[in-house]
Amino acid sequence: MLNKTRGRPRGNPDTKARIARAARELFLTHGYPGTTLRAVAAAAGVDVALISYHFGSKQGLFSQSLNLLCVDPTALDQALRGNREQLADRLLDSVTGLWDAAGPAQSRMVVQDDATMRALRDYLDGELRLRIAEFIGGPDATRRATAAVAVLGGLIFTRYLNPIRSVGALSPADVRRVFRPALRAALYGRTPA
Amino acid sequence: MLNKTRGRPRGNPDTKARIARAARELFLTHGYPGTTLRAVAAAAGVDVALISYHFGSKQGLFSQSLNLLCVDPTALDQALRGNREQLADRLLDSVTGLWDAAGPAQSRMVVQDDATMRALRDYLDGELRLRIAEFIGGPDATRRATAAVAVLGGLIFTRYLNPIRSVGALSPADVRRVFRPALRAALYGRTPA
DNA sequence: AGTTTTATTCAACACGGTTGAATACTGCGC
DNA sequence: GCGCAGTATTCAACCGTGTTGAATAAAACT
Repeated sequence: MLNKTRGRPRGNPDTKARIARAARELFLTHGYPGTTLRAVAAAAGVDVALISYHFGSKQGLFSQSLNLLCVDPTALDQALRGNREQLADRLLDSVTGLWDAAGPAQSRMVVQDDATMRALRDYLDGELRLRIAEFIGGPDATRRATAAVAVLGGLIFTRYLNPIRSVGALSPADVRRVFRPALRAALYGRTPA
Repeated sequence: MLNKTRGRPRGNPDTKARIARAARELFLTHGYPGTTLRAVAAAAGVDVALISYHFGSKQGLFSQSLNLLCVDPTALDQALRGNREQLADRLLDSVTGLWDAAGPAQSRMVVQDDATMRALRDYLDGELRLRIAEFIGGPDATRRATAAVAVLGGLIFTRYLNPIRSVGALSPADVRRVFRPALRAALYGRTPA
């Protein structure tokens, strides 16, 4: 942006990567609407127009700079292997383990991105639900799996995607404690007295 | 907006209500970011500045024009009055009653924008959670209320906001059946065997 | 009647993302 | 080596956004 002689610079400074890195940082800390292209440009020491040049649009910058992971398949594999008794706890741990590891910042702007939403939806409704149904078995397995997926979706939603304080403030251990009854009820279908 | 002689107009034309009505319509069809204040002003036949004057900010206009609570308030009042035994069912009905009535239009565009998410979050974490906690009482009332709110949030999320097929396809009666165990477990804290 | 309060328009501001032109470097074919 | 297409970069402007201050006219109050 400043005085850096017009035209192409010498050497091969990979500015596109620098922009992406700066953008990632800002998106994570300030969210999508709270991040301005000019701020990204300043952080990368570059003119604003260069962003549009490299990434096309702000949405493009978002998609390309932030390749966000949604679900960790290996954690699920382990969760769906042990005894039925602690299935609920293992499922809860595999959720908190993944998202909490990604840092508390991951959540805010994720909501903006429609592609991410669809990925999450497809995963919940497809693979996760089917595998849970297969694992628990018995009558009404699919119905109970649907309920379980909805509970897990509720956890993800209220803790990470659109975090409400009372849920976001819980420790992973608290998450277990709080969600275990609901998830077990969903999984095993019995209504507690 | 155009030529309508400056200064206060004659009579008592309740323009604030007219603005709110126009805003409601536009917000519902175009979403929050897709609705511009100038468009609202045009639809209401009014100057842009008048909106800031009456509602303070765009967010204020949104909050005040569109009182979208995620739970039907009158239904909630009734739900929080009867016997404890069927509280879960009444809560579920008050959710489906509101959202299913609003039609599938309500959900689509709503998902993207931050303002709606915040409104939803505030409501879930604030009023709803507190009132549920107050109603159920007993030890760990707030913790159980948190769990219950998360389950309801899961229902709203997986059925309306980012609808997954297996949950969206349920009839309201099915919603009861599927979610009752989890919600009751959340409310009463006992883990079913 | 006179003064304050309220409702309204107008004009401008600051800032957002995006675009077109100018410029300087790179990499290629000869 | 030289010329030339392509590419990376800055600059200056555009248009649309939400918001603000001044001007103005009716209403409400004393």
